[in-house]
Amino acid sequence: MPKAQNANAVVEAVPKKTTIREVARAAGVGIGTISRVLNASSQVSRETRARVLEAIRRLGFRPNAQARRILKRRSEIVCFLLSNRDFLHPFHARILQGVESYASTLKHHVLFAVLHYSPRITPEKIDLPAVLQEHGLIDGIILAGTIYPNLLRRIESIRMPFVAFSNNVVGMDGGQQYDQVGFDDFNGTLQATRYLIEQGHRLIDFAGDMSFPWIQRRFEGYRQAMRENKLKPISITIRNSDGFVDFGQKSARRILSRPSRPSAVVAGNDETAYGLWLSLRRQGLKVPEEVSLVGFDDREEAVLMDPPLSTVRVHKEEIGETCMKMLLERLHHPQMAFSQRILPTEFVVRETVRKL
Amino acid sequence: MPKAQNANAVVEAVPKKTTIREVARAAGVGIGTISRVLNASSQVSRETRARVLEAIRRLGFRPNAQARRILKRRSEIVCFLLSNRDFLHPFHARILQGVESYASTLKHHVLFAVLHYSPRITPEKIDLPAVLQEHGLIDGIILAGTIYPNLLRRIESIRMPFVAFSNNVVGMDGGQQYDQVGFDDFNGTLQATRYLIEQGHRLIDFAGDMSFPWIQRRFEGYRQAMRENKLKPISITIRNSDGFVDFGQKSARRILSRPSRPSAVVAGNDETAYGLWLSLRRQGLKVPEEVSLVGFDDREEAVLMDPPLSTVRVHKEEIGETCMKMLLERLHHPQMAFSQRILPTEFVVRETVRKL
DNA sequence: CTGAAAGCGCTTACAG
DNA sequence: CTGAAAGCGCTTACAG
Repeated sequence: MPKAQNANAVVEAVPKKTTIREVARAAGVGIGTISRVLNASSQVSRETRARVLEAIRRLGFRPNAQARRILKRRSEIVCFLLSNRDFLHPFHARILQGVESYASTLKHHVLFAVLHYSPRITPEKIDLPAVLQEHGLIDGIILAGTIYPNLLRRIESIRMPFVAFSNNVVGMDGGQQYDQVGFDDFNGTLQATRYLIEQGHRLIDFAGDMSFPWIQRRFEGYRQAMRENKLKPISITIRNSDGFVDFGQKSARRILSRPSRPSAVVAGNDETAYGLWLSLRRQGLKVPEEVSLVGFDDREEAVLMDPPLSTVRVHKEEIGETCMKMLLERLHHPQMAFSQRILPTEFVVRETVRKL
Repeated sequence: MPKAQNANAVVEAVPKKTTIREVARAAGVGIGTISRVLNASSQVSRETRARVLEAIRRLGFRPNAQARRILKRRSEIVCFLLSNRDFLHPFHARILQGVESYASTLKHHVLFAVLHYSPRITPEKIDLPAVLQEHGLIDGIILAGTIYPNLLRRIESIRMPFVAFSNNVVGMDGGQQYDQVGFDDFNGTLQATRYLIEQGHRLIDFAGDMSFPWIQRRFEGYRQAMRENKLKPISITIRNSDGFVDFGQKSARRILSRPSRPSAVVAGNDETAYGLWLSLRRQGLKVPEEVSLVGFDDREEAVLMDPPLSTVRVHKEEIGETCMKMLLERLHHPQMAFSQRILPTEFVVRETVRKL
């Protein structure tokens, strides 16, 4: 195709190779001046600037970002580190989006990295992604996914500023010193359960896998609501469930095998709620006519369920945004005291709760 | 907390500040030697290397990645650009994971960027993310999301190597010259439909929003299977649907309003299949007893449906991996002819098809 | 306002 | 094997 060849030949010098020195020569000025117009520096005469701009355009020059960064002592790149998730769960995907969205408004960039590690090995044994082993490429880290104490130790050891999305932190004693952003598990179920009670429910079970600390916190919210209304909290325990959906399905069977059936169930999360719903439906029990149901997380699928699931909404993008914001503060004020932000959740009424 | 203060004071020099020159002085060698042991260069005596390593360890030195990259003329960072998706759809999230996973095995990094643009503006008007405007930070681009011709033009204009995930390319005439990776829409529905026919189905409808070219291709696969069996292809047309799920729901109503009901429906994707399933169930029609159903994409939810959805599996991680692989080839062989890879899909039999 | 020079933190021939 | 020097592509005081 000689035509395509010609088209290529017409093209101006490949930008990659044009350097600031060539532009300087073409414009008949020093390299410092080029740099000054590039950085919109104050003092450059109108005509010099015009001449430089023209040369830049003509040569298709784009400054080398790495070279600038090394002088700036800051890369304006942060690493979003997703740990121990087999695939990018929609929940975390949206946090990532939130991070990126806020970062880009500030001309910052987000590097995506993944880490798989065992909670049981010593911190030094954790093999961090290459980007965290070098220095200069990224300014800081946003830690998402499931976070065990050994990972936290490991990250601290590389002395890189970081902010953790803390809801999935497992096995910490609470007195931790690091920047963190989370959402309010406790108040989420507290609100949801209060709503059920307002609707006239009295026999309300909680179904959630409490081996996860965040589910445990949700249980506490449920328990609080029950207690303040002098109701008896009942938690369904399932051993050996295969994931949250399965936990829900097994919970439904457990409920049905009991003599007295609850009029409502608070699920530890939407997946468990889905499992409950599936299994109840199979046994011929209608939601909400015979059993009311609320979830937690407000995943995309919640609104698609039939009927749409009443659940606790978590603002995922806002979490990401807040993480990024906090990391930036940390970068600008390294000595600042550690802070923790708990973002509010919101109970969303849809159609899985019946008024008694 | 004087204790914490002390703990901090004990800490060795902050790595950020340690430079190769200080290490050289500490080890009593030239900076070139430090660089050589850093790069595992051949000729450094055992004892010199040991001394250097010790100094590096003692000072907590980590080389500045930016400085290395500028010399290497390659950043080993690629940009995953997600265009026109409001949130990171699980499908694309898994492609991203595939990209990252393959990249990390080769010590490459992935920068995540998002772009929103109108298909109708001219290419020059598309405001690319900052990372694509500079040069030197990334080596190339993996283009995902919905890709219209103007975006393709725009990307070409910045003369940065790229590979496109091509299934969501819209409005191209086919004769495009760029590297692309896709999966086989046509053969996916071809197989799915053949399977239905093998199971004894004769009246099979297709329900999918053909304003999307990829759904159109899936329709063609369905049509091919129908034709080779002398069956009449019937496509359900819905105007003004509000998303794929809604399209499915409206399709179900359409089907039920007709005198002769199909025994099976091929859906344009899993979401449409879900909509069909929801609506059929509400009308009291059981899947698969009264209507068989197949989807496309094999989203996470497909296996959770009740009964689990028979659908066409797409290997998302493999798509990402292949994109990354192809981009790397392009980087190493800039003059290489453009290539296109179509990855096979796979029909997964679950429980939504009844044998007639 | 602008040029020449020094410098960022590295790598890599060039000598020895 | 190793040091001293030149150089990557920029930015930024320092003079004038």
